[in-house]
Amino acid sequence: MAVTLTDVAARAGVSPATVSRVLNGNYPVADATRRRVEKAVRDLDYVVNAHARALLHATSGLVGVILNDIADPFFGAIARGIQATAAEMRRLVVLCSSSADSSSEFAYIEVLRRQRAEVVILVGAAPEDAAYRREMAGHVRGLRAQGARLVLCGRPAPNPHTAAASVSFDDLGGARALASHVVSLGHSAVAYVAGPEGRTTGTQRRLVFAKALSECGVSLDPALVVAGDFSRQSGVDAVRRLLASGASFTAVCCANDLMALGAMAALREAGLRVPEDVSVTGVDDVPSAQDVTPGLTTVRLPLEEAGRRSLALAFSGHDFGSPVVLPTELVVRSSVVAPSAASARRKLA
Amino acid sequence: MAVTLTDVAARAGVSPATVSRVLNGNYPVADATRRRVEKAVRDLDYVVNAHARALLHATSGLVGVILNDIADPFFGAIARGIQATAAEMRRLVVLCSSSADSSSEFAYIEVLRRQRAEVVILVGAAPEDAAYRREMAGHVRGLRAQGARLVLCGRPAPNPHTAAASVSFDDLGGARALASHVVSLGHSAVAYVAGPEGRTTGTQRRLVFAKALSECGVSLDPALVVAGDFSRQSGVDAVRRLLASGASFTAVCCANDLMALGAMAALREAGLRVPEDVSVTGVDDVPSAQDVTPGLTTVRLPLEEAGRRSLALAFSGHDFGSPVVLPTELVVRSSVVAPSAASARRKLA
DNA sequence: CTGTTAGCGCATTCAG
DNA sequence: CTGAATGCGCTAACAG
Repeated sequence: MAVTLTDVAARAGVSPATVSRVLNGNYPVADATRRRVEKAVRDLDYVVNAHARALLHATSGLVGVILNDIADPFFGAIARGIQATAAEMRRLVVLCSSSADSSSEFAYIEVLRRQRAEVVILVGAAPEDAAYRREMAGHVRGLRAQGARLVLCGRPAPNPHTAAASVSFDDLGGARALASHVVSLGHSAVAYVAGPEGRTTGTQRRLVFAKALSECGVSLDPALVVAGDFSRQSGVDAVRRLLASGASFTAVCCANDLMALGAMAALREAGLRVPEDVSVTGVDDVPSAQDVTPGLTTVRLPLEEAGRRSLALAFSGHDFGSPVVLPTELVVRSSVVAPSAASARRKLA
Repeated sequence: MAVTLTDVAARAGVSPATVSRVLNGNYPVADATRRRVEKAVRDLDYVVNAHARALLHATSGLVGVILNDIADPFFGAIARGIQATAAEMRRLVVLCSSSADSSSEFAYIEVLRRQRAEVVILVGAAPEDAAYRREMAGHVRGLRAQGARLVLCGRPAPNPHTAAASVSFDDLGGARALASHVVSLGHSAVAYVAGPEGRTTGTQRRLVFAKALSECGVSLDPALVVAGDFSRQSGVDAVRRLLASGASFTAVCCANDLMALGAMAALREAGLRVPEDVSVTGVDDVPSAQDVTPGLTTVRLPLEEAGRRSLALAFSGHDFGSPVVLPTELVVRSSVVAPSAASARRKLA
C-alpha cells in the first residue's frame, strides 16, 4: 500500500542505502545520484516510516503530556507553552487528557512507554495517597529504564528520590501577596473555596493560603472552608453551601479562577453584590479573569512559561538539578474592596 | 537498554512466539505456560514496543489533530471531544498547534504521515487561496495513499472531490436567529467585527451574517465592518478603529466570542455602556460568555460534540458519506437590548 | 562515492 | 499447544 524506501531505490536505480543517505543528508552522495533519488521521492510521494526509524534508534522523539482536561484554560495555557517549544525542537507532542482519573493516567503512561516517548510531562494535581504514590513510583522507574526523561509540572514528586525534573510555582509568595492585600483592606471574616481534598494542588494551595492569612493575623475559620474540584460549577455549589450554612464573611478567596467565577455567579444569584457586599479572589489569572465585572483580583501564574520551561528542562541535559520554581504575582483588579459597614451589618442580619 | 519480548521469553523459558501469543491473547496457550510468561513480564517490567508493532501492521492507530491554538477555548472544546472519544476507542491523540500557519500545518501533516497515523483531523479555518488548496489536495492524496482517514472539522474541503469526512456547523441557521433577534429589537445600524479575511471561517461567518441580516431587511454597511483575527485583542483593536472612524452604530456583532469580549472592553474603555449604549453579540458560546457582565448573547456551537462526531465518523466505515452539519442555537443573555433614544442621539452627536 | 549485509522488536506463517 | 523461521522498513557497519 505505502511507498517504501526500496520502491524509491528501484525507481531511481540505486540501492536502498543510497536513498537513505540522500534522505538523511549526512553522507556524501554524488550530485547526479542525489537528484535522481530526489526526483523518485517526489514522483512516488515517498514519506519515511517513523516507526521503522524508531525501531533502530530505540526512541521515537515523541513528547508525551498527561493532563487533566485540555479544555481547562489552566492546562490549555501550559499545553500551549509545551507545544510551542516542542515545535522549535521539531518534536511531536502527544496530548493525553486523563480526566483526573489515576487509572487512566497510568494507562496513558503505559501507552507512552509503548511509544518509547523521549519525554513525558505530567501536569497538575496528583492524588496524595500512598497507594498512588507507590504505583507512580513504579511507573517512573519503568520510564527511566527505557531512557525516557520525566518532568513534573505543577506537581510534587511521588517520593523524595524520584528521578525527574520539576517546574512549579511560588504558591506561598502569591498567597502572601494576596492575603496581605485582602487583610490590609480590612477583611477578617474570609471564606475559602478549596480545591479537591486528597489531591496535591488542592491541599497545597489551601495550606499556603491558611499560612499566609495567619501571618497577616487572621486565622482561617474551618467553618468558612468549602471544597470544590476546580471547575466553575463547583465554585457555584460551594458558595451556595456556604450561604446556606448561614456563615458570615466579607470575602471569598478561591483556590483557582474558575471557581472564583462560579463563586461570583452564586453570590449574585443570592442577591449579593461583588465587591460591595462580598469581595472575591482567585488564583491562575486565566484570560476571563479580566473580562468579568468586576475584574477578578487574582494571583498570576506564568502558565505558558511553565510549559516552555518544562520541555526545555527535559532537553537541557542537567535534567535533575534543582527544581525550577516560577515566580507568581498579585494582579489587583476590582473584585476586592474594603468591607463596608453595610455589608457587615447585612451579614449579621 | 529496554526489555524486549525475547528477554521475556528467555526468562520464562519459552519461545518469543509464545510470549507474543500470551500478550495478544488471541491464541490458545497452556495455562501453566501463560502464568510463567505473565510472571516474567511483571518481573522484567516489559512493555511492548509500539513501533515494532506498527511496522508489522502498517498503521499505528494514532489520531492526529491539527488545530490553530490549543489554548483557544474554541479549539480546546473540540479537542476535548476528540480526546474523550479517542480514549474510548483506545486510541492515542497527537495534538499539533499550527498557529494558523500553513507551512507548519503542512509540516505537521508530513509528520503524521511519517507516523502512519490512522486518522487525521483538521480543525478550524483554512486559507482560501488556490495555492494552499492545491498543496493541501496533494497532502490529502498522500494521506489517503497510506490508508489514513481524513476528517475536516469546521472547514470546507480543499476541492469538491476530496476524500474526507466532514463535520461542520449550521452557521446560517445561527446567523439567522441572531440577526432576527437583533433586528427585531430595533437595531438597524449594526457594526460587524469579522474574522480574518482570506480564511474560510472568517469569510463564511461574515457572508452568512450579511445574508441573515439582509433577510431581516437590514443591509450590512461596509463602512461598519472591521476585521480581527479571532483573538480577544483583535476585538479590542477593531472596535477602537470603529470608534475612531466616527461611524455610528447601536450594535456590534462579532464573528466569535473572544472578539466580542474584546469589543465589550473597548466599548467601555471609550465610556460607552453595554448594552445600554451599544449591544454586543458573539458566536461560539465559550464558557466565559456566561461570566461577563452583561452576559454575552451569542450563537452556541456544539464544539465538544463536533470533536466526538469527527472521530466517530472516521471510524464509522462509511466515512465519506454526506457531511455532518451540527445544529446551532441562539443563546440570549443580556448584551443585547433595544437601542435607546439616548444612545441614538449620542451616536449622532 | 555506492552496494551488500545484518538486525532493530515483533507477529505471523508453517511445522511439529 | 509450542517452536523456528521469515519479514515489516529502515540505517549502520562493512566492503568495494
